[in-house]
Amino acid sequence: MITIRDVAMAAGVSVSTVSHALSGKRTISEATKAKIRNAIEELGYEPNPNARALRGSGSGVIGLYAYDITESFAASIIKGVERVAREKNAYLLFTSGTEFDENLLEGIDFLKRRRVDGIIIAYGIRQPIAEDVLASLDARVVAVNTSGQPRVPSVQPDDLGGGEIAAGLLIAKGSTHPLFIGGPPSRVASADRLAGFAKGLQRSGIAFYPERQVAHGDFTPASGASCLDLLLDRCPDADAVFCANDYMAAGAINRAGALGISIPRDLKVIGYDDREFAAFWPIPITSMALPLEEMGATSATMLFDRIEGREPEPMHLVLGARLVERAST
Amino acid sequence: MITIRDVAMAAGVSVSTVSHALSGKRTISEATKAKIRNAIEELGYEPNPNARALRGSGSGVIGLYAYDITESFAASIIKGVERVAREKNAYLLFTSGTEFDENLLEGIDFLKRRRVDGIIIAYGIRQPIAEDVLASLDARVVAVNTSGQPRVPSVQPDDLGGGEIAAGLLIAKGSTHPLFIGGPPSRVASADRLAGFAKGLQRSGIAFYPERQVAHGDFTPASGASCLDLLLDRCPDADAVFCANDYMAAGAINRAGALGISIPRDLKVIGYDDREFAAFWPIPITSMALPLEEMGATSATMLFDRIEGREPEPMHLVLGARLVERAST
DNA sequence: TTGTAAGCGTTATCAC
DNA sequence: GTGATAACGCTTACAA
Repeated sequence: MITIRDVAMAAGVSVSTVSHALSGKRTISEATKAKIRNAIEELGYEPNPNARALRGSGSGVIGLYAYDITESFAASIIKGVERVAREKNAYLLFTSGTEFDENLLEGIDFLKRRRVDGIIIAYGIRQPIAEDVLASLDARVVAVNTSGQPRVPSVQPDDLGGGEIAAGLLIAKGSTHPLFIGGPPSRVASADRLAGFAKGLQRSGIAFYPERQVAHGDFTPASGASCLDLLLDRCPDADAVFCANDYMAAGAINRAGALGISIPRDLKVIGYDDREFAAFWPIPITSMALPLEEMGATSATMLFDRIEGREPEPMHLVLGARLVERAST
Repeated sequence: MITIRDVAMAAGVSVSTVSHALSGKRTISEATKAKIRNAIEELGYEPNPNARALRGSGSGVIGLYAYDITESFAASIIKGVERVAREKNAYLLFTSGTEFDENLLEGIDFLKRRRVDGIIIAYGIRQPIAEDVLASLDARVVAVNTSGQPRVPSVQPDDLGGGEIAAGLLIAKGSTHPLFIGGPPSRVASADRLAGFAKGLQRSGIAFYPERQVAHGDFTPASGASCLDLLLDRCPDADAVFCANDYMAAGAINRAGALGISIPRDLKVIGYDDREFAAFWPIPITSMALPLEEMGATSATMLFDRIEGREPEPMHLVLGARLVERAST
């Protein structure tokens, strides 16, 4: 292993000169700079990050806790995080919740033990940060997919706005009796998407009676199908359905097909999340794409702000969803 | 920051005693052990991993290079790797190819600079390790999803065996005129699946003429559809089709539906990879599930073998695929 | 069974 | 502009 001393020897200067040449923290004559560059090149010197971290000034590693990497959302978020980390020349230490039985506190602790410079917590489903977790977090943490809470900077998708956009599209397509198929009412994303949808309809003066036109499934295709049955029973004159995710939209489309309902002529369907399969479903599904990579990248930027002593501005960022129109509408 | 010295002070012993108590590398009296435990507990001491890494004996971090984390295969492989890493109390430094313009050499270098104890390379699509890469790799590397090459331990899925299983299933279901829709012929996975399929058919004495019964798409749903058209044209009496991946199977099923062909009655369809959507496709798709998590876990085990100075046994592991039967057959 | 002390490779504080 | 040198927190001979 080749060290800074070797470089100093080869260049005929002292270690401190080499160190300073590397960091640029003091003025070095062009001549010595060149000698040092040559020596480094020749020897193939690479500074030892462990020694650097030991001496002080951060380790150049950030920790990422993702609830379930297997969930495709996590992957896209990580991709965004990594992009920014690369720009900052930082490394990404990865941990997933599944390995800690979803015990976030323990996972965070694991990362802290490694002396990471900061931590990004990517929640699998939108939720507030638990009290005990909140208490244990210090300044170098950013949360993704949570609600804006004091102290911890956060990035979240604009589910409310997404719902509104969906409403706008259906209205533009001529719908006057739209339905909504949601996930469990307790799920923030589903609730927000519904709220935005209702708001969008109201603004255009479209009547919307949640007690009749809304049903709640469990985000699975099967529940999308059964909810559609239920709703069509209650509202035979329905002409569109907004589903809180693509799985339920897929199920609803299947069901409609089985019932002989023509899509999009008789029923327009719009999903959410823009899952991969939406693009090539037998009837390709119009959907709302989440700004996942952007969420990851933004959270990383915020984290580096904090690491470098700046306050992220704003502290809580809400990123818009993007409408992807396909055959189902 | 609380150090080993603080613990030593508090416990009234020397630092080396504390160090040895922690590592268990020499016998310490129960009494002092207890004192040390108490001090650690009380002070909340956590050993500094950077100092440890600096002094010697590994950093406790392994690097994982995945071509594209956004590809769902990568996520499952990572999950397997992480499980084993946790058992070994090691950390995972993550890097994806997309951040290095798929320049594997550069990505590997990035990880090496961080002084990781070892590296797992997870290829996105099955391929041999490039010559230049091979040359740059040292002993502490394991490759996933490649072919068995000397020097570098590897883990790969048994695409050949998977093809045979697919043939066996179709035969069991009474097929006598099966078709094959492959990806680009140059793709190892597709070629192996076809070879296994042909082998399985031959063993049961089913006639199979590749020049007529095989078509090559590009792994997309659209190509699955067009290949089916082509093949049905050539073989109107076909009663089954094995597709080299689920995307093409999905496209083929769509197309068959449009042509009024009843699945599975008139045409049995089997895909490969067991993608998420296969389970809830309008006609759920029979598929071959890849042993992804197992591949990840095994590669990690092999890597730790090497790190700890043992030779992995065997050097090249081929893991079987699992048949998942659904409505399409 | 325990303690002393010499590094590991850097950076930063002095001094020149 | 440049050099010594003392830390950083830990492990591990070597002594006792």
